[in-house]
Amino acid sequence: MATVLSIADAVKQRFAQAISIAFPDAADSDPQLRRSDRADFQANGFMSLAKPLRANPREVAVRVLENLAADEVIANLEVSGPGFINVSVTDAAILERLAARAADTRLGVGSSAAPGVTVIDYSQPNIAKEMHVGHLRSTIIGDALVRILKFSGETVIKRNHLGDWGTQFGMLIQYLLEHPGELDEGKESADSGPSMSRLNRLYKASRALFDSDTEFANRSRLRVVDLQAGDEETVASWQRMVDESKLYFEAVYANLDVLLEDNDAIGESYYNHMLADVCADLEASGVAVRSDGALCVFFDDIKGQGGEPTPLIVQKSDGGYGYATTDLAAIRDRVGMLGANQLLYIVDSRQALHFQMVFETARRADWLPDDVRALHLGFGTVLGKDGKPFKTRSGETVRLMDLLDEAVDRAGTVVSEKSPQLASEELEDRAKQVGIGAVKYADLSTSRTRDYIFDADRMVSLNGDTGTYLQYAYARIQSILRKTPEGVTPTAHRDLALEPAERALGLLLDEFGATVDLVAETFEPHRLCAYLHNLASAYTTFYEHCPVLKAPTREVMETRLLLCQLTGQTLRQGMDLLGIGTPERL
RNA sequence: GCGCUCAUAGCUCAACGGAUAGAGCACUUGACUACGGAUCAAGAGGUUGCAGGUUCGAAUCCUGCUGAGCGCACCA
Repeated sequence: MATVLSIADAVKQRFAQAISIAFPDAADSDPQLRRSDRADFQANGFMSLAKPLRANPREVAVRVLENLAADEVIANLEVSGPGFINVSVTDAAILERLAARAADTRLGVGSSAAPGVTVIDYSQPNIAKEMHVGHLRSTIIGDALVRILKFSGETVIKRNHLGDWGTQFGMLIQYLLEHPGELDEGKESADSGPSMSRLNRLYKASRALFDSDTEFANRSRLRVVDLQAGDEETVASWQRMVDESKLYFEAVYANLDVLLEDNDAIGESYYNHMLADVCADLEASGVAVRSDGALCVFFDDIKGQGGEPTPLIVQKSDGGYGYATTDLAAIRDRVGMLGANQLLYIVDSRQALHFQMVFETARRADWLPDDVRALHLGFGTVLGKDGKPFKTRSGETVRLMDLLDEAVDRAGTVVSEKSPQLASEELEDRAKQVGIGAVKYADLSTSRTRDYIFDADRMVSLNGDTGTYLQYAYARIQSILRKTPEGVTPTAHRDLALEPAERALGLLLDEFGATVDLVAETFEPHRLCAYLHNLASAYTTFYEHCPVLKAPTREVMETRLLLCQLTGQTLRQGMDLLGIGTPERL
């Protein structure tokens, strides 16, 4: 593994040196180097540098430029406009990096100099309940961030904070104990798989009985107490539902092709035995106080409707605990036991106030020291085409499995039209990669914070700015590489003059590492999507203008093959960081 | 009432305070015995919700307004 210094960084180094010579007092001033449509790069930093010096920006740029010269990287420099410096780079610098990146398993991308430990909390389905569209974004975004942070060198601990505890389980357990055969095999209809089908039936049956039979409802409430107390029979019954649900979750995760495993599933129940201690500590330290019988934490700047302060309730007046307490226990555990210095929560934006209060409470309790970062990475609500929360025609929440099945079905139709000779097994595999990839790309390519319109037609569309377009570009590259003539090796010939389409592609390939770094810092996967789409577009332009296998000379052919190869490697690596598959053929 | 998020092409969305605000879809026009056309090239489409302010420079930062979504005491 060899880290490759990007052209942008090489140019920045030269600018930094030139600035420190020309303006020693402003030696660390940022040259603000950006890509440009007037040259390869433009440096914007001299207008702002001129301000405190009370100097003319163009003259500042000229003085910096006097300390720069063309060399093996820089081909040409010119001052332009109010004080920009336009920079062109040499073809040799591009070619040299292409070769170095293609030869490296990480494409020459370095790891973080100071990696930390990140705990990332995402997906969070509820036991005995069907997963729906609301879980889709959390799972997909979380999965992509896990992959990206790992790649950047971070130690990543995944946490699937299952909703596996609470009063609703009294009803389910009571029903299961009274109807011991309810979760047995053989009585299910195949909709979301047998596990979920059995749980659905149990849920509906117990709910119906709970609503119609007050005696059963009372028994259910008592059952909650047994569960809290750890009664053996009750816990065994609860465990059975948890196990059954996990089978279903694992099926969904396998279908979605995400990294979550059974080990990552640390549900609310895991923290149950810590809750009393958490509350005792908060009360003893004075962070929390009693109010109307509940144990509460108050905040100066958080007020409710009547101007009354809105507290975080860590213990209800009946002695029970809510999810705030569980979240606090989890923070204490993740920082204290797991050694995390960064906590990420991939949760619906509507929970913003909750996390604000939880984080502030944890800070006051000293469970969250200043050097540990805690971030709620919220995301928008999933809406239907009408702009309203996504529902089926009958008004029910849409099941995640149905969504994925639909995407895969449509992808399968198109794949089979294009490749009718495929064996059904292979067709199924490709349809899955295309369909799931389309769903993920549609979700990840839009910025996280906004509401998200779920448009199945657009998302599964195989044209345009979609995951399929990227997969197609990748497959075409592989097709060319397979046809490489005997004895020809992809090689960057340094002395070749590059055509515009080749330069554009080469410069873009050199930016992959910076893009990944940016996403790892900002937690914004859509920037990686945009990069990959640009890359695929640049490739198709290159592909149209620069014949590869019919190239005029052997050197040109080998160089273009290397461009193809590195584009393929970069697409595959980038899509892998998004959790999107890259089939060799579509 | 207070708070959070948002408002950009007909639609769905981008744009780390930099020069002429970009993609995709849809639309118009070109290129097909094709290194896989699931493609490419070109065109048209904009007072960045409104009004001020800061700045050499604002879609971006600040203030106000309008409009939308969401959240505000024992559900999670």
